[in-house]
Amino acid sequence: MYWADELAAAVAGPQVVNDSKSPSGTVHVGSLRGVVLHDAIHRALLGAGLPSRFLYGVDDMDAMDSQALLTPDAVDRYMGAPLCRVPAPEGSSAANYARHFVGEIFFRTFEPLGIKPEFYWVSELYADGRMDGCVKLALDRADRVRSIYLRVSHVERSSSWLPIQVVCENCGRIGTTYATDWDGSTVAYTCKPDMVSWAKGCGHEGRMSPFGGRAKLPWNLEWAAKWGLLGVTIEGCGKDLATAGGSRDRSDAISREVFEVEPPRNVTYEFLNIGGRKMSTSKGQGVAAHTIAEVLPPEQLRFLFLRPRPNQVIDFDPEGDTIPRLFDEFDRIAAATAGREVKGELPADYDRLFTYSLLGPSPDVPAAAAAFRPAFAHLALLLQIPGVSIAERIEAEKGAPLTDLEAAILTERTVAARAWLDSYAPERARLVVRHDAVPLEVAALDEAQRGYLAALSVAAATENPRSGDVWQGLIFRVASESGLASGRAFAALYAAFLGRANGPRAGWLLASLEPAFVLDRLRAAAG
RNA sequence: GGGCCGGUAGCUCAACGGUAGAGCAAAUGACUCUUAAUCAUUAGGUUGAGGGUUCGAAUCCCUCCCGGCUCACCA
Repeated sequence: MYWADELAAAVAGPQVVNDSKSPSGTVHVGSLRGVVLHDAIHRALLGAGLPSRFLYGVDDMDAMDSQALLTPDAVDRYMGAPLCRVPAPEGSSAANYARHFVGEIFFRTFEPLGIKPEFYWVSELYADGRMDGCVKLALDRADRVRSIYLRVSHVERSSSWLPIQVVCENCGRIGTTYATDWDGSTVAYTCKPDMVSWAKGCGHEGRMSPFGGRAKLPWNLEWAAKWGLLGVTIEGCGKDLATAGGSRDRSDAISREVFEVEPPRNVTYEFLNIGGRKMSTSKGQGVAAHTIAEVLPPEQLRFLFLRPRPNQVIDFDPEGDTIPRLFDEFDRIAAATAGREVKGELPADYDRLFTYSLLGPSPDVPAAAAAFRPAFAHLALLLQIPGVSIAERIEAEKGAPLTDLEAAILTERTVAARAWLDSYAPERARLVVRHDAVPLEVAALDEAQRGYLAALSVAAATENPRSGDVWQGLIFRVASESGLASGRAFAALYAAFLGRANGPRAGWLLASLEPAFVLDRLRAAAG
């Protein structure tokens, strides 16, 4: 059974699927895996007849900790402040930085994937008092929290430490404050200049109430608090958090022992590596989510994440054959889902995989499966031949007019193929007509092939072919008259014009070039 | 040091207790119209190593070896 369906079959009753993101980091391709995975789980639950909600929380009470996201003059003022209180970048109409982030990142990368969770803002949970109960419980049971940190993670907190981060009343920072002495309604705190390396506290000392948005729980407690508050039953996390004694273990223990709520079912998911190496945001080429999204349309991107089981590493190398193969595999599975016979073995539950790769919530699977999809590599080739009408060619290959859906797929693929040719496509996928000089590869042609090129130049000079199909007919006729196998005739032409052993349909290629150049080149290559 | 994933044909991977398989690459052949195409045929393997469980192990258990990621400060 497909992994998401298996999960859905293992639970009963109404479900709440939750995912969240701190809006301080950039979204790279790897972080899309979590969202796609939660979306698939949500759809699997609905498909199994279970009521399900899909929530997505924005952790906008987190401290701004990335200088790169701020203008230099804002760094001093806002590093360490809650993201919901950092102004949006210049030119943005968003109310604050966190809102800007969601508008920019979420709507651009998640929404095209057909993912539409119910949003909530963690800052609002605090501001409207819904978190107050958990805040009080955490402070009342601070000793228990400390002992969990020690037992689960071997992290020793000072006996004065409290599980709360207050917003400094003087400078507004949250990342720099240290709170002590909970008296049941207020805590004492200091805004320390040296609390963290990335922000400088103002030195203010005071005493304040931690309720109603004036403070936030530390990460592990906040996570656990959200589970209870929102009734979360399923929430996966990346393997960085799921490690033994790590964040997830800590939050699970806090949920059980401090808030007395059973934590949600976990689905640990592996990362996405680029070419066998981890993605490096700092070195970052081809790493940002939008970069990959340019080359992979939404359905193929979902497919990439949904094909392996969650706990398997995905090694995605955008160079080489990876991208065309991904399209081919998708198309093969679409064909199989439509009931057509396909070559090779199919993954288990390929039809479920295909369904979840389509954009939700309830796609027309039979229509999508039956749709005609031009092979990606073939399309990329056609795109490089001047004067070819893509739509006409593809329609001719299908043998019937394209439906609206098919036309949309073609447009989407055309855009992706262009982006691929501009970025990741290997040299052998790129066609360059060698206008300046006869390619070196011509030297490898034999006498028969040279003779063929000469004969073709003579025939072309007298018959003056203009259109692709007339050229194509001539190419075959002269080959036949010369007693040369057509495959070798084509190889000679590709060598003469492209310096390659193969290429696009030669007739159309020659028809797209200057007639005088074609004749010159045929003669020159014939020797 | 802890955790997770992986090691199967030249390459990418499938099979997850029941005769080791596919795609690509390779070799050979076919082709007068999709040429990164299609079709046919061939070759290619002590499933990282060693033990154990089983009628039967790539698959389950144990011990190693190798590779990758990740955690141990913060979120």
